[in-house]
Amino acid sequence: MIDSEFRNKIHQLMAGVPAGNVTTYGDLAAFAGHAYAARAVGMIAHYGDESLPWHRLVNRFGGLASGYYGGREVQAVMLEAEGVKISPEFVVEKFKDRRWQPKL
DNA sequence: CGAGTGACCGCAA
DNA sequence: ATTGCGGCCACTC
Repeated sequence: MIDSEFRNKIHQLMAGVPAGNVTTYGDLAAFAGHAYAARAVGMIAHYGDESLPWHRLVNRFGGLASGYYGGREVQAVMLEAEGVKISPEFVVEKFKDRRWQPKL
């Protein structure tokens, strides 16, 4: 269910992220209309939804976020299962190349 | 109803 | 180059 347009955008973009790619909070927030609302994206991810592929969400450095269900290790495994290589430090390898952009 | 927190990012000094 | 601060939205107590 979608109420706020901001959340709607996040849902749409998040659901549109193809497996094997990752996106960042800043990009989602920017495409949602608020480049400085990256924080809100994280909140929506944690409290707003639970059935979306949030494991494809990474921070600006390409590192897995914290507070994820189960822990970063689970998220890392999930990403690897989709074809994304994760470094031992929980950082997406070639993140710059794997960084998926909503539309651009 | 009001206030605070929270999975972040960008800029300024 | 590094450190510190501000700002957005949503959800909870």
